[in-house]
Amino acid sequence: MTVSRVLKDEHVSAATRERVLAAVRELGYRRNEVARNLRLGRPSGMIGLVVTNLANPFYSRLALGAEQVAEQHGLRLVLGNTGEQVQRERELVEDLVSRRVDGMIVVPAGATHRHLSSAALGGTPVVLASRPPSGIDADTVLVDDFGGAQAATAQLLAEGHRSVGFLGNPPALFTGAERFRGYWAAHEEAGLTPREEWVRRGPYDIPTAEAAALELLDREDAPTALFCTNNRITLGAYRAVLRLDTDTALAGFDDFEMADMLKVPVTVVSYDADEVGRRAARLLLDRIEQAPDKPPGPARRTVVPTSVVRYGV
Amino acid sequence: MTVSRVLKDEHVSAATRERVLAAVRELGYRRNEVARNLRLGRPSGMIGLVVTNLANPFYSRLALGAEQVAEQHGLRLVLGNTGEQVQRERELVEDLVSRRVDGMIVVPAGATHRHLSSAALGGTPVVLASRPPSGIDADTVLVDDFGGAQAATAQLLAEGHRSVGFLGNPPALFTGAERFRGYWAAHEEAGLTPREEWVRRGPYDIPTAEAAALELLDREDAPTALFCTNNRITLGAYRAVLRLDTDTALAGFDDFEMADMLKVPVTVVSYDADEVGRRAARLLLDRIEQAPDKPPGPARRTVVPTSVVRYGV
DNA sequence: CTGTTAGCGCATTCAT
DNA sequence: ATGAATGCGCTAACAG
Repeated sequence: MTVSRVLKDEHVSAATRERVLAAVRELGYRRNEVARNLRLGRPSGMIGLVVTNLANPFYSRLALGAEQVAEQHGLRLVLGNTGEQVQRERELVEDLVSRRVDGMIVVPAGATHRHLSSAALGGTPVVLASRPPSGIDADTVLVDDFGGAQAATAQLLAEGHRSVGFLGNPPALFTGAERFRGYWAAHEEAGLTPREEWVRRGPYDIPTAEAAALELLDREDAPTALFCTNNRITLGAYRAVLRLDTDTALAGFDDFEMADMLKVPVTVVSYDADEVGRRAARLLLDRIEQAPDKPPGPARRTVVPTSVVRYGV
Repeated sequence: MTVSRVLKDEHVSAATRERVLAAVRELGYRRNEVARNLRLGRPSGMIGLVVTNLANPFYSRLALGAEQVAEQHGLRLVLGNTGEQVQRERELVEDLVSRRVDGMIVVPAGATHRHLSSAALGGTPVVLASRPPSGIDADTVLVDDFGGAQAATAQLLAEGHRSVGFLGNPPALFTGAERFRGYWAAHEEAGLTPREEWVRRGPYDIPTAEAAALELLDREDAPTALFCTNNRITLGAYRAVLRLDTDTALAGFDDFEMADMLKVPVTVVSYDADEVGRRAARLLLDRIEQAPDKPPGPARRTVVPTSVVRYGV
C-alpha cells in the first residue's frame, strides 16, 4: 500500500519514500499496469490498429501517424494484419475487445461491416480508415479518392489529351470505384465521354498492369494518356510505355520516388498518409475521452485532401 | 464459474452449456483476457516491437514478418516507434515491461544497450534486430551487411571498374560500418585499395546523396562506379548520374522497384526483410516457451543472407 | 456436474 | 502518515 502511494506520489513522509524508492531500485520492481487497470476499472490503455496489408507503405504510414497521436496520450498501439481476409478481421477485432483496448482503428476488408460497429463490439469505440462504413454508422477517415482522380484526369485533358485510358482496381473496392468515378467526372466536365474500350478495371499489381497497358497501347486507336489508380499500376504502365517506346502521358494515384525522373511526363495524386492515421487516432481519442454516460454523438467523417503534382519529362 | 467452464469447454452438461451460450450471445459477453491472464499468472500474451522508424519499408516489413509468426502463436504485437531517440526507447521498453509483454523485439537506437538486457528488464526476453548488442548479451537477428556489400562491390570490380566510389551512412551506424567494411574487403580481395577521396560517409537521404554524388562525379578523376549503402542513397546517386549524363555504374544495398528500368546498369543487394522479423519472433518464442526454471541458454545470433541482383541497362 | 472459497496485483475506503 | 480490509474479473482447488 505504501509502495502504491509512493509511486502515485501521494502524501508520504520523505523518509519512507526514500526507503521505498531504494527497495524499488534494488528489486527492479515495476508496477503491474495490467492489474492496475483492472482495479481501476479502466481499459488497457492501448488502441488496436487493424490493417489489410502492412507491406503497403500507405498502411505503414497510417500506422506511424496513429502511433504518433496515441503516444502523445500515453496509449500504445496493438497491431493486426488481416491480409484482406474478413475472417481474420473478425477474429482480430474480437480479440482486441477481449483484451479491453480503449478503442480501435480498422481498415475494413470486406463488403459488410456489421461486425465492426461499436455496438457489436460491446461499446468499444471504432474508427474506420481508408474505406467508408457500409451498413453501419461509424467515424471514418477517407482520402479524397474522387477529387484526386478527377483533378489528375482533368490535368491530362487540359494538356490536350482526348483519349485517356483507365487502368485500375476492380470496382468492388471503394477506392477503385471512387477513383473511376473521378476519372469519369473529369471527362464529363470537359464535355467528353470516356470510351469503355480504354477502360481496364482488372489489374492489381505491376505485372498485370503492364500487361493491360501493353494491350491497350497496342491498339490502333490507342489512348495517348493513361490514368492509373495506384502507384503499382502506374509503374506497370510505365514499363509498358518504356517497352513500346511510346510517349504516352501518365497520371496516377499515389506519389512515388523517382516519379520526376521518368522518360514521360507523369502527373501524380499526392496525399499525406500519416495524416490519415493521425486523424483516425484523434477521432478515436475524442470518443474515448468523452464521458461514457453522455449520449454518443453522431458519427463523424473527415476527408484527407489530395494534391496533384505534375512532373515534367 | 460455470460460464468460465463453458468457455473453457470443460465437462458441463449440454443443457447448462446451451443456457450459458445463449446468455453469452444475448449479453455480448466477452471473457476479460486481462483479468484471466492476471489470475493465471501469465504475461499479457503480447510481444513488443520497438523500431526506429516505421516509415522505412525495411521496418514495416520486419513488423509484418514478426506479426505473422506471433499470430500463429496467438500473440499480438504492440508497436513502438523511437525515431532513433534513445530516451524514447528507454521509456518504451519500460512501459512494455510494465504491461507485462511476453517478450520484445527491439531495433536498438543508441550505442549503449545496457538498458535492453533481459536482466535489466526484469527477465523479459529480448531479441535485437538489425543491429547487434553492445555491452550486453542478447539474441540477435542481423542482415549480412558485410557479405552483401562485399559481393556487390566485387561485382563492380569484376565488370572491370577500377575506381569505385563509396556513398553511405556514417560509420557510427553498425550497418554503415559493416557495409563499408564489405566495400573495402572486396577491393582487398581483388588486390586493390580504395581511394579515400572517393569515399563519402555523410549522406543519409536522397538529396544529400545526390549532392555528394554530383561532387564526386564532377572530379577530374571521377570514379566510374559507385557503391551506395542503401536505396535512398542509390536513388540520390542515380539522380546525379542522370543530371550529369554520365554512364556511371551503380551498386547499392536494398532492392527497389524500377531498379531494372534505369538508364545505367544497377547492381542491387537484395534480402528478405520479412524474414528478419520472422526469425526475431522465432528466437523470442523459443525463449518465451522455454521452461522458466531451466537455465537460460546462451544468446543466439542469426544472419539473414543477401543476394546480389544485377539489372542490365 | 455445479457452486464456494480464495487470491493474482493493485488501489479505494476506512481505520488507526 | 501508514496499515487493514475489500473487490476489480477471473479460475484452480476444493466441496457437495
